[in-house]
Amino acid sequence: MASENPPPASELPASEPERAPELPPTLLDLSTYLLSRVGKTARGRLAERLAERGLRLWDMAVLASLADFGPQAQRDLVRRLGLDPSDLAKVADQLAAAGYVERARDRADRRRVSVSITDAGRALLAELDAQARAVQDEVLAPLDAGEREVLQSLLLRVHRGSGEPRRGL
Amino acid sequence: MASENPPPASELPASEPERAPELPPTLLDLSTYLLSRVGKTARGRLAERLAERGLRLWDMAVLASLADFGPQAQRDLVRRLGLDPSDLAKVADQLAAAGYVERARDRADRRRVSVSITDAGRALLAELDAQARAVQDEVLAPLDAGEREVLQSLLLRVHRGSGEPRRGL
DNA sequence: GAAATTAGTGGGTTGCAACCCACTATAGGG
DNA sequence: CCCTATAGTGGGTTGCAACCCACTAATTTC
Repeated sequence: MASENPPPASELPASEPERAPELPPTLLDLSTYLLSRVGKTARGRLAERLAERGLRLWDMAVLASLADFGPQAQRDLVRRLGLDPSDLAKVADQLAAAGYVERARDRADRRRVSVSITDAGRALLAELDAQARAVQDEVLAPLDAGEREVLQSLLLRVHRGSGEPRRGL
Repeated sequence: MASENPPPASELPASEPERAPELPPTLLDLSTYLLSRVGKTARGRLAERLAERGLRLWDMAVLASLADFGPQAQRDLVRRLGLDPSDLAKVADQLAAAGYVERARDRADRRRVSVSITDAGRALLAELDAQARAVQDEVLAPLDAGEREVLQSLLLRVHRGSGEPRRGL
């Protein structure tokens, strides 16, 4: 826990106007902390860009799910993405209103609403994906291509290993 | 972006009761996404444990800063940790009330309130640090020691490279 | 020693994510 | 048919993080 340096005196020369202050090593030593902090940065920057188009992360997640797995009932999206059914209804509403997805009653089970992505939706997703990669380039700037791959594969393994699905995001 | 499989039919055999649903590859391919998701998990689990003691992440951050850099004025903590002065006042209040830090007017500049960590505070921080490492062990379970070091150093470089201090956390 | 600056505090607001409940419509089992 | 379960929706609440403003007290500048 950094047993080195608690120098009781806080009286620096005071001639320094405003250095870039450093974070406590005790925190920086924790991957937990770095993960959380860097993750939040990444998330925040992506959310920022999406917000410019009036979109949220969930919108992208839903589009991605539809693009990757084809048309699905809302309940499937709910289970896959782990968000509240009620919230998904709202997201789907927006996306449908904007023409990015289509909703239709499932003829086999008319309780279900089958959601499918439109061409406009696919086009949008492609753009969002590009934005996400742009953010990635910003955030991972200090790493070269090889290191990024290592990071990606480590993160992927960590992700798959995380037991509880953990609601949200 | 996973140009493979949008099979128009959503009619699976229906004999499957409830498989573990997979996340869209389009998302999983993004380090941005993994970083954000894994980071959130880590943060959430640590916050959970701290909450059991009525503490927040900021409390730990403040204690860490005091332990690592010695007594500081609140303004220094504010700059270092990047949180709102007003919010720090509240955090410091709690910590002082619980006896983990002490506040005293700086004799040189009596506007300043110099905050220092107490022995109880150090003991607490040690416990919190242990908790954080326990969470880390959970989260990084899929990785061996060597891989964890690699991850740590990659994250550290990413962190140091992130330009704007980015308020929060 | 009056004016401008800085540290800290108290008391708010705002935005968002997560969550929850009541309700409708449909389905399926007996 | 009646009863229970499931899919979706609308309309909320709650908790938290971030942020902001007004105010006091002490300090520095001129």
